Amino acid sequence: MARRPASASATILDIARELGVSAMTVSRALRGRPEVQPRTRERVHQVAQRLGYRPHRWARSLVSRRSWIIGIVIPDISHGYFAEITGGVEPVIEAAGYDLLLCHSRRDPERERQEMNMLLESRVDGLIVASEQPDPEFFRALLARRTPLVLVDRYFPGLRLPSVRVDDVAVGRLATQYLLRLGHRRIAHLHGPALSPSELRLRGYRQAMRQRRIAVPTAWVIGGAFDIASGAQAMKQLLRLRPRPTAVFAANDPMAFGAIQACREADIAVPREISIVGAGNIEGDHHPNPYLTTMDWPRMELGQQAGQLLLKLIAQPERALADIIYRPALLERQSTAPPLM
Amino acid sequence: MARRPASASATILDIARELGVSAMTVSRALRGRPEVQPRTRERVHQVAQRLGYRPHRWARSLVSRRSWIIGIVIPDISHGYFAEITGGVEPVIEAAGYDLLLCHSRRDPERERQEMNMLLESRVDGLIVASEQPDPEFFRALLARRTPLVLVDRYFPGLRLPSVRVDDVAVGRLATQYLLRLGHRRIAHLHGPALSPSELRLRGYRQAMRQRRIAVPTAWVIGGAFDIASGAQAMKQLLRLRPRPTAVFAANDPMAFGAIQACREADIAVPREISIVGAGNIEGDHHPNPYLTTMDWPRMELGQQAGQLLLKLIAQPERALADIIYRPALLERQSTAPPLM
DNA sequence: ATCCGTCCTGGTTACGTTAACACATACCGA
DNA sequence: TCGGTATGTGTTAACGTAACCAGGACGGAT
Repeated sequence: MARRPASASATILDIARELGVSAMTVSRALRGRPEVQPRTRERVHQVAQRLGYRPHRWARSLVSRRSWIIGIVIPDISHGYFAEITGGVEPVIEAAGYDLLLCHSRRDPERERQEMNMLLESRVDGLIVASEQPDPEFFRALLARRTPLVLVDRYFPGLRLPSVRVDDVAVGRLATQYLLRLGHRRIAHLHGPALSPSELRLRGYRQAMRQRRIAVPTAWVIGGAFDIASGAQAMKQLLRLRPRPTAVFAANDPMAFGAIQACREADIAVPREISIVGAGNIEGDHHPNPYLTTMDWPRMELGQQAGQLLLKLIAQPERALADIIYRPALLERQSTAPPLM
Repeated sequence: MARRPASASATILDIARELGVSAMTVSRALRGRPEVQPRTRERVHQVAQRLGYRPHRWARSLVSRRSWIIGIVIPDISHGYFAEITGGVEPVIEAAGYDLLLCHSRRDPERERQEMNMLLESRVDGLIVASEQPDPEFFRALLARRTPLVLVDRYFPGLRLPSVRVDDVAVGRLATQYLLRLGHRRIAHLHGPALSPSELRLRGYRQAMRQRRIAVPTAWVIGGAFDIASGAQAMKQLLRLRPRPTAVFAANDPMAFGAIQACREADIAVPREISIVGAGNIEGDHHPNPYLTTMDWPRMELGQQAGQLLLKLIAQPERALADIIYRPALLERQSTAPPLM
């Protein structure tokens, strides 16, 4: 009789057999369709309950050709910045009936490609990606598949991929202009890996410096990997320069923390001897003492907008969509001050 | 000819038709089975490449009755502690060919149940859960389904669910004994929500106090929600006590941070006037200045062991499995000192 | 010439579900 | 009484893939 092992879960057919109705009736009853007699519906629900029935998501999506899943790929889950973006995406797409499949690339482009392939094989209905690809080639190939896709916090020039992000050039420009306003002239810049945020923030930094006719020696611009360790490492190099920079604009907050750490180890007072500005305003409330002056923009809203944009794209794939670009604001706190003399 | 919309992706049948072979041959070729002629295999791969074929994960798992997915449910992705555990699980299960489906309950038991239902409907092959359920009833009902499941950082007395965790009683006892050794007598405890870690750490605290024959007034034990805000809130209450406690053992690090923050706002010096011990050693490297004395245990290994335990459970569902319980160690840093007089 | 085994390939069916359509019954108004 | 419309239910055929079994071609041994 029992063709199925005991451990396997019940199907609509099990319920149907038990009640002497067809699988279709059970399916309709369980989905709450109106074409079922209330009495039948009631009995179906009772048996389903008793058998511990759970719908088989993939069987469903196979026939309906929709997975009701949105994939999101971010560099790092434990990074507060991306956690906030994800926190914005989630309620939006869940309200529309989707579940989120969350992946992180650990800042490894190769791993990112693997994760994206996994998501595509899972037939996600849409993708939100904060890509770590230095080269957009992978995404260009993806465009042909017409999988709805939104970039968040990233931008590939020349690719028709909608993007939700902050105005990164303004991030760099406003941070640098603020330091200039304080009276600094020897302003260095810790920039990140070869991704649009780094490159555009660097451009903003250069713009601000050029406006004031300040030449930027090569040694003032030094690269990191967007993390604390590389921020500290780069800062150590900057501290060897003579004359020493009096201020540093770090392309993100972790690098700024690393820079402060390096200063502390070298017994250089922040902000008295050197001013430091970060970007991103991360982990505000995980710090007992939030004191880093930084550039701020609404991370959660970034995620919400990315979610909404994706939902529109799923509804109307052919629609031409504009990017959504947020304006950053300066958050003046205790890591900056006018230069010493 | 083209019955399928242009946007839909190619299937093995498309490849088969194109080559004039059967779908089965294509399936075998793509999975690298040996029963296919090298020449045929080569041609299959070429066409697959050209059509941009991607296997349909759910169609596969429908017929093979395995999803090759492990679900993990944690309270909070952006919490460093759980991020590290997840970081331990991931490589272990990926090496075994599984992908991770990561969910977070946002510390809401109801949402946790929804997420778990979603995972069960997705027919995950196994589950790793750091549950927020105050009541194990939901899990008891789950036991009947025989879905392989491992608890991590949690423990339900009386339920036959394997668990990988730290010895929470020892966490509380060692932290308190350390404060006693420093000379403190009025030691308060910030405990967390109604979950096994809170309750066992509280028990350890009481054990240590009882050993020294120190009565614990009700006001010394005060509850929080494992986050910074409630830690600060609770600390404010403790600071009103007369005589004031000279030391506090907080059940986790965020609450300890909150406590320190509250002390700073009340102009009470840590550790000179009050000593604070946390637990969990989180976000060590996100802090520019790691100075919190805390209880430490290997988070990543916790995750690895949970993953390995789950893999064993998947391989041999009936096997009786022992819990894995790690020993905590004290990490003495700068938030503790002997009492003033 | 026949038999056997190996190697490759194909046909059929099933996985759990739902869309599309068909059908049976009851009820309604003319 | 009849045709028409609701209403509830069943039948069939997918969705994309893989297990199972069958069978053809070929080579070598008898």
